[in-house]
Amino acid sequence: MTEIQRPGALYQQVAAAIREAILSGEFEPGAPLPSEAQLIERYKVSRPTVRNAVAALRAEGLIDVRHGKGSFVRSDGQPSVTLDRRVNRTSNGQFVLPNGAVWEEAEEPTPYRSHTTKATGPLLELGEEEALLGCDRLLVDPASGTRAMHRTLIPFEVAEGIQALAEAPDSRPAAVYELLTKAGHKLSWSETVRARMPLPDERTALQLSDATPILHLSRVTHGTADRPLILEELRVGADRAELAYRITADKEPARRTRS
Amino acid sequence: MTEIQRPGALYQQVAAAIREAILSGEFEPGAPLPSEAQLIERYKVSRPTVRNAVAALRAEGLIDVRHGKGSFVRSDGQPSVTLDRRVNRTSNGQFVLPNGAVWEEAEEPTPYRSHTTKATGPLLELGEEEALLGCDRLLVDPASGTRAMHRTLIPFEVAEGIQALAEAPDSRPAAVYELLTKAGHKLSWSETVRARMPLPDERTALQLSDATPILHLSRVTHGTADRPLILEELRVGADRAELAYRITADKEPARRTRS
DNA sequence: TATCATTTGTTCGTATGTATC
DNA sequence: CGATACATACGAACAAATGAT
Repeated sequence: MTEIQRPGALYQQVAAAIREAILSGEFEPGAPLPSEAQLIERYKVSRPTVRNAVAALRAEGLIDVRHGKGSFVRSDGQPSVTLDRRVNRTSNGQFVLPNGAVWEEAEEPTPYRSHTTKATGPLLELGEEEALLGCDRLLVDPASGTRAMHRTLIPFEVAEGIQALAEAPDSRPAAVYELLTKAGHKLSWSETVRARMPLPDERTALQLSDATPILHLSRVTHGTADRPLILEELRVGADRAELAYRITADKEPARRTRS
Repeated sequence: MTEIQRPGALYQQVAAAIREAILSGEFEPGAPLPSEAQLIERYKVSRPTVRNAVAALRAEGLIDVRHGKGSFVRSDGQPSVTLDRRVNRTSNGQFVLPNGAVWEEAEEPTPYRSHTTKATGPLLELGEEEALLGCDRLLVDPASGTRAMHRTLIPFEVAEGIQALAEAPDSRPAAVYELLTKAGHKLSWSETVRARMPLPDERTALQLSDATPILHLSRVTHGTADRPLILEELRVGADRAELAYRITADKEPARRTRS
């Protein structure tokens, strides 16, 4: 048993003690922590203090708490899904990763009309409140059970120019890219990766446990005119997925002067 | 004033009410929320309930709480730093981003001996407890104040083979790559992006506010023998930084058969 | 099926400490 | 220094989920 003498708030001392106990191996990954009552005994503190300490460890992502069962040391397993971000291969139009994994669609996608926001507008090089065609999908990796939210946003102007696109805005990305290519565009992509804490509805949709950030991937496809044609977004729990980029040491491309 | 009648825990109803008030614009970004005492008044609940609700919004990253001052709506500003992950250009050996930004080293780096772990071992295609040379740096972007933790890990075997590397394992990455190239290696990179909640020491080192995940970038450099030569890691708060990858639609590379 | 003990979740009350202005 | 606001800590009670009897 670790003694509690260090400075700082009492609950933080308790949290530090439990943290060290975990890291030292007293509690192994997956194993249950002592119950609140036992922790009260062990550290001679009140229940609110113990709960505060447990909450701190939970926010750190070190433990997992389940109502009615107890607290468990989170096994910091490697992500079960690696999203390999090489050139997207268009096969039969399904959601296919380069490693062969296939995402299933959990629900039927329904296209909708929307507008650009502060976040999506700049990516599409549009102002705010510009008309968009959107389509959301909830994807599931059957192998690992990992869920992901996929979104396609097409500027209204772009969809207008291509009849097949305007008629079926809920096509899968691969099909959309094919349509764009057939329309004479030479495509190039650029992806932006961010991480943030999930909103309540994202938490439930992706079935995320505590202290799990979201990896938010935005892929903008440019066409021949160097204008953004379509924005593809993928949101996935960071505990289950990682992104892999292969940056081969090619010849240095022509360098555009920029600040 | 929003009424509280929906199902769920009381503090969650309060949290939802405040959340909607924020999203509806009643409390603008940067503006202070009502004090705890005022929220108690407003929603007719006890102090613990209010604190619980505030804690929930804090974990969501929606608000920022400062001791003695109050709670403030977090302005969901765009990241101030974009890490542009194109081919790394070696200039004078400083930490330079393609967009021209330069990171300053906040402290003098000190090389150390270490070992592979469950996380770093597989990336370097080594087992666990293999000898490594490490070097940590705390970087600061003077323009935005953004901090980042940089780490270089070189397998002992690799360092042994190149004298200049063994003598100065604390060289900057650009210099290390130069040494490897001079040693006859043709380099290629591969990066893996993950996100997770920070550990306590990472929180303080990066000066992260609440509910801020860390973007964890691992860059493995392979040499001619297709063997990992060096692992470079960058950890940065996800509220300040984002990663940008440019994936040009090249010819499809030769495809290795894999599961 | 029903009941019970265990464990965590929620909510109240109260008091005191500490940071900010 | 005082006023305000958040942080910490204790005590107590009941609710809800879980698993075993």
